[in-house]
Amino acid sequence: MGLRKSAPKRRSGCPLNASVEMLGDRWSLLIIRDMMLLGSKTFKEFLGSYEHIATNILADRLRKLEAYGILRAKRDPADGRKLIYKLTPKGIDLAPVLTEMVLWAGRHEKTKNQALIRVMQRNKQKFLAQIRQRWEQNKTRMSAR
Amino acid sequence: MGLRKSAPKRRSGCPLNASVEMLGDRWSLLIIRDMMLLGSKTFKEFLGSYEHIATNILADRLRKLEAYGILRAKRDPADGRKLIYKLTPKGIDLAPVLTEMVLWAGRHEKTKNQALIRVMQRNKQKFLAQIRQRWEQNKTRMSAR
DNA sequence: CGAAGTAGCTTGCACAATGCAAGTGAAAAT
DNA sequence: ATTTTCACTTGCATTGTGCAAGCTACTTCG
Repeated sequence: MGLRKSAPKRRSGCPLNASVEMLGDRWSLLIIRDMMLLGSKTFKEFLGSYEHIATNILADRLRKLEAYGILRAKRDPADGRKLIYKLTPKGIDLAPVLTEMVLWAGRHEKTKNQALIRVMQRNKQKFLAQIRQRWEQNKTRMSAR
Repeated sequence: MGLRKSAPKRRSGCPLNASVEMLGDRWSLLIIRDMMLLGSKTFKEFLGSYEHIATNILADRLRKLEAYGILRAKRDPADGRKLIYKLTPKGIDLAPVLTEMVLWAGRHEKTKNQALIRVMQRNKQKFLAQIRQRWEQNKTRMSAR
């Protein structure tokens, strides 16, 4: 264990490849979705998701996403066992990517959550602004829900 | 090998999960990038990409992407050895997803191809329209380049 | 025509990633 | 003090990935 290698060495300098190397697996984007849309912020909350990620995979992905600067973990001052995970500016900036992926699937696959898809379709900019606004609120005070 | 199971069974009905199950790996989106931006259309051309995909992985991904309806393979009438791979409407419709992933990496990572990023930033809609236009041209006649 | 080359794979095998169940240690609740 | 909760870690079986080599159908060259 211990320190990471300083430069993990990319396969190429292509920006799409950079995104794929950080996000191209079966779990990372779902974790980010839960943080962005459901407001999940603890290990337990991520485990509660529909897709049932294994604990070792979740721990690994949270570590990697933190190393990439997409999220940050802080100890909960009210409960010393808990870690609070929060999206960084880089993380919340993935909202357009997630949105386009949801819209694409909505156009070409039979999926649930048609209500969300419709909200995104009707006014994408407004939707993205709301996501960002909610995230900024949680910077100062705890979740409104 | 034989027939695929009729329904591969999704982990959840979430539209993002559908996208992740089809595209969430280290190669699929890069193959689609090569088709969309470089006009790659044969096995050989895909192998020539910077990231050096292995032949067995490439064959597997092309098969899966075809099964998902993202691309289609046709025998080249001029050379019976060649297969010509083409994006379907569902495939070309991934352009906004790729674009947002490129833009995100461009904003937060040091990458090459800044020229492409600048074109996308200046006028996203125009860029997307051009991608689609080039794809529609290739429907009737061969690549302009 | 036959020999050589090309395109698109498949196979074998080593290694890495994933998934499940069970266990651990620190903090909190009772 | 004991039990419960939280965030993991460990062990192990299964699955996916990556490399090198081989294979087969088709084309080209002489």
